[in-house]
Amino acid sequence: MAKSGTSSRVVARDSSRSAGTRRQLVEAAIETLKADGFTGASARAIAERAGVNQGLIFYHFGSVADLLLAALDSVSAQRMEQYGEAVDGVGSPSELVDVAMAIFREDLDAGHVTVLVEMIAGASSTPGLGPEVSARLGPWFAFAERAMERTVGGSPLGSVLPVRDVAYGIVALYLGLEMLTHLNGDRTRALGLFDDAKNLAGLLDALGSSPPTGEP
Amino acid sequence: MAKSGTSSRVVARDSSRSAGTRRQLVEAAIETLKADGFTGASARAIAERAGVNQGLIFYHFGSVADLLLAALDSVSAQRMEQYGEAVDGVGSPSELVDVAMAIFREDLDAGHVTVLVEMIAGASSTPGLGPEVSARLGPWFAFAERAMERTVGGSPLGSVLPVRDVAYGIVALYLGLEMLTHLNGDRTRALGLFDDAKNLAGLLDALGSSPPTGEP
DNA sequence: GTCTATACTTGGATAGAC
DNA sequence: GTCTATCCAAGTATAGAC
Repeated sequence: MAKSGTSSRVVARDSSRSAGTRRQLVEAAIETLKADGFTGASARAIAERAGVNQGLIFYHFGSVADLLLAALDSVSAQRMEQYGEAVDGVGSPSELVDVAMAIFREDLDAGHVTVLVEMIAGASSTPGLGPEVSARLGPWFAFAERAMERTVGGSPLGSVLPVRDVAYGIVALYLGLEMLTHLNGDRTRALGLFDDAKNLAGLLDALGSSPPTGEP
Repeated sequence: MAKSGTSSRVVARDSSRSAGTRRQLVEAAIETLKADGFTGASARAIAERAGVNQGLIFYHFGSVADLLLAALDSVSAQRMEQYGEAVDGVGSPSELVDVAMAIFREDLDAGHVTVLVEMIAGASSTPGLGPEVSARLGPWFAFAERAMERTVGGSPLGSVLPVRDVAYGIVALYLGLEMLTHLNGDRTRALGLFDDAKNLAGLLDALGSSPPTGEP
């Protein structure tokens, strides 16, 4: 289930023919997961979208599941990069909610998190897939924790809130909102929650800037 | 995609042969969704679990998707009944969190919510399934709202909190936590959040019993 | 090393038996 | 009305061509 180098050397930006085909397949796998979900992401469907012979999936990736994991890796890496950039300029809780809402809107429109959701839900049907998907969620938890630490870590709130637990909950909420939004096609319910969160964050801003309990 | 009565009269507790087969199939569909997910819930897999010929699914339900919807109906009805009973005796926020945690633990262990998650995630791969699943989520949102109204509706908190929005978020969170827990097999992370919620609810209890703002 | 044609398996659905 | 045997499409995977 792990990636196997086809050549003697694993190169990130390879311009060989193999690398081109692989990229096409990964891209097509992502799009197919977004459009038709895990069940619809068959070798035939993905290969057709990539404009490539179906057998190439097994040559380059060994199995459909491994191609889908490569797709998940790709989406995950892209998203983590953008999330990191977005959060870099953030200081206060309400600023964090602002950028989170912008990112969430983009995630919804582009369907990035759908890939995650489909892989998580689909994992139960393919033996051995669960642990692989689970491992790839690590960065998402780590990021959520980092974002919270950055904004409320220094304030008195940080020592009260169980940051790790809350970060876990935030990721779960994010996945759940994505699922529901994708299902009924209505973004407004989910986005409304971000507005509520922003009101709440406004209160936390004040709390963070004027610490009521002095630290020695 | 809607249910079609096989007889002239739709009866809830029918003891005919047809009804027996239907019940077996619905039960098997639920178990298959729990064990193998949406992708694994094929006509053959379900029929084998039910100990029944595969063709019966199409005779009794018309399609696999319609059988899965019947399974979702069954799980949803069961759960709503139990949720309702559990919440009936609840008054304060912290009591609500208590019963919610007990229910959540049971849901995790029995896999009830997995059925929901798999159907939501699987909906994108079967044309026309989305709206059907979406409609079946209505009772879940309604219940979450009702539970919140019951506990914080009378208190000053009720007029401040956007109950409808929060209820939507609670359902999303519930689905997300179920997904993550099912994926990594570790209940403790999710259950920890309930502990945190209980601490928070303790504060709300006091707020609710002593209203600072008087209502005319 | 890369890819295509082909083999075989599983899945959805129905025609027709009882 | 209820169910089974059978059909055809779609799925994964590989043997062998280039």
